[in-house]
Amino acid sequence: MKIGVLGHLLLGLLAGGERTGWELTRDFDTSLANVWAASHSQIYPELAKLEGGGLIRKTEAGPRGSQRYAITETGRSTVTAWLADTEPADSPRSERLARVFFLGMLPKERAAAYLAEEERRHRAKLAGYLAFAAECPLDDDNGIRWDRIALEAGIRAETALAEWAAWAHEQLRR
Amino acid sequence: MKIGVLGHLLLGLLAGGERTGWELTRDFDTSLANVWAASHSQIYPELAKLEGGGLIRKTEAGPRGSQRYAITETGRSTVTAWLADTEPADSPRSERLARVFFLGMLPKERAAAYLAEEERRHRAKLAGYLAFAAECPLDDDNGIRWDRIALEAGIRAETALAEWAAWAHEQLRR
DNA sequence: ACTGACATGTAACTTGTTACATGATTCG
DNA sequence: CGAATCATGTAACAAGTTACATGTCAGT
Repeated sequence: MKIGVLGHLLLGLLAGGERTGWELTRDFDTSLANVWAASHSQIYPELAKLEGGGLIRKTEAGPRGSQRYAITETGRSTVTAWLADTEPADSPRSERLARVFFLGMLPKERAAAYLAEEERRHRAKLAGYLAFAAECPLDDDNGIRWDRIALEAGIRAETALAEWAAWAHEQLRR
Repeated sequence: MKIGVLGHLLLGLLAGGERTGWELTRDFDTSLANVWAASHSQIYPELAKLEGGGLIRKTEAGPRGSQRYAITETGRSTVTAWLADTEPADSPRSERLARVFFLGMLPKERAAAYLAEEERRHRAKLAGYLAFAAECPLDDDNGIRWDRIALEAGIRAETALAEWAAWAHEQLRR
């Protein structure tokens, strides 16, 4: 059975405790939202696949047809092996930055507006991150809060990109 | 005819002058490599599609069966409309950052190694960017070098992320 | 009764990756 | 004449998106 990134991320989440498909969907919509997108229509079939492979198993059924999954030992070793022994791939896909290459095709004011909007977006994202960071300690009883560590990457990247957009806008004026 | 990001980027490149499929493939492998990946097996069929839609047309055939394409007026207005009037989408996909969420599953030395490798990678990328930036002016006869502007975003982001990785590694030690 | 959140799934389609397949030209 | 680079394509598959489809439960 071949598992992709999504499958491994689901295993990682389930390693932190039992969850329903719905809850996993919410996880991808909140904490993981800024690093990996996934919709329920991708998640449910993937869970079925993982279960078929014995990497997770169903536990008790909940209220409205909800189904809880727990990670198995095989699943746990699969995800740790993935983390420890495989290289992460990166295929860069930033439509926003790609568009910048062709901003010369627009009149200057339009290009400037694009950059202004970029700055606004980065600052808005940053504000959101900072608000969350303010009430999220770097570690708790279980040790390091790795989600907080990842969040910090977002904070620093958005800061840098907001400043980049302002700089780029400035270049255009001269 | 529906055109996706790839199609618009091809139009954008062709707006800068005639090119063969091979050359476009190289463009995606060099300048655009860090913002949008595309392989020749995706590019050639897409070119055929764009030609079918009248957005580009074939010009003279070159040496070894190579085929040059030029953008048409329709193509040009399509790409400017895309730039000016449509919102860029971003579906974040950073496997590297996603993995950070689950680093708690590894022994500390392993997690530290992951972060050290992250820092190394960001610094290596940064070094490459800086080398290129050193010989690429911010503008030339045609005005602003937008590829240079985009490159600056890469420089700033990689700098921030290299420092983030060092910081994260530091957190682990305490 | 209705609304909103909870909850799970499938189908059709688009996009992207990997592997296969072929041939021309240049340089040493 | 062999290797590297140039050059174009197809096929099979994997991953991701959008729309469709259905049903439960809690609160008002």
